[in-house]
Amino acid sequence: MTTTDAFESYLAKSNLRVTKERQQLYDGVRAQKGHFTVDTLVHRLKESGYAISRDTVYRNLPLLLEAGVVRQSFRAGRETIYEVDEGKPHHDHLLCSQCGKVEEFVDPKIEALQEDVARQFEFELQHHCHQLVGICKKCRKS
Amino acid sequence: MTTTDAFESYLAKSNLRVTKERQQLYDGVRAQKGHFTVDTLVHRLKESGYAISRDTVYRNLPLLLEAGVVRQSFRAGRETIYEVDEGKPHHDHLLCSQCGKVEEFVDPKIEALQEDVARQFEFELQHHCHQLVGICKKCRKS
DNA sequence: CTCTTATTGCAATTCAGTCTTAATAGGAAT
DNA sequence: ATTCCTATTAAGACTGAATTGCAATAAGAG
Ligand SMILES: [Mn+2]
Ligand SMILES: [Mn+2]
Ligand SMILES: [Zn+2]
Ligand SMILES: [Zn+2]
Repeated sequence: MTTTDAFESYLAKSNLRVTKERQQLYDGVRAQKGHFTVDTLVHRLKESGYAISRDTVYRNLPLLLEAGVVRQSFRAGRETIYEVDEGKPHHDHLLCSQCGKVEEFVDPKIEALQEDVARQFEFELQHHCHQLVGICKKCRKS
Repeated sequence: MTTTDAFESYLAKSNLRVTKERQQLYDGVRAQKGHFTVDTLVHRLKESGYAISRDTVYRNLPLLLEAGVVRQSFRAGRETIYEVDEGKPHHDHLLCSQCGKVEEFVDPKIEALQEDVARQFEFELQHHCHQLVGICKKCRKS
């Protein structure tokens, strides 16, 4: 009983091969809770017995993005932070500059106003990146 | 007649030395129009006869930011984009993913809603970074 | 099973940004 | 003006995320 998962469908559609590494990568990525970097992902994959090289992860990231499996979440320093995309609705982020805490938010009014701005400048909006940076309640008390 | 400029005041206040490099950096930075990267800044400084090393620029950037001379504008790929801060009011950016065109916008309603979101999560908002990415009118026609 | 070629792992490379260090120069004290 | 302390500089080595070249491997069509 082969699992016909979303990623395999995408690979088939794109005439790409279904390799052991890609299957394990798909499984491993979907097991991630919350936000993660490529390096932490590689480590966790190794811990799960999936020995996939860092390069293979990087090379397959564009596919995972395109297939809607992961999403580029935001950037912390020089690193790109990812998160699982499948099923999870769009949202933006609120970061604590002291402890690094990450909160997620969606504001339909902001979303709509962004569309208005794009229309005003005659841009066809593709995506946006919106981060609020501040100090969380806990950090403010110290 | 020594020019008592904003940066020199900041340096004095912070017990930092006024060097030839810092003066030239201040002049050079304020001469920049629009958005720029550290490397283009270094090149332009060199062209203006100011031979300031890349390292000195990087070492003084935190001071220029703190003094309110420059502002971290946004990130394009791996590079950080800067722009002159003095006198220029806050705004966010709209980028064309095809040609790299940059537009600036401010939406008071979005600004206010951001404060609401921060309040809701009990964050004290420090700053935010908001970029809209899309395709500009010109690029859509090709 | 055979053969073509996409995919992999490894090592080398890029690139923005940082760090080390020896030499230089700001500027306070004399 | 001269001395002296130390902040600051330039050059080059270094870092860490991400990319690329290449030889070996394996997917999967025939
Ligand atoms: Mn998220
Ligand atoms: Mn701007
Ligand atoms: Zn915090
Ligand atoms: Zn364009």
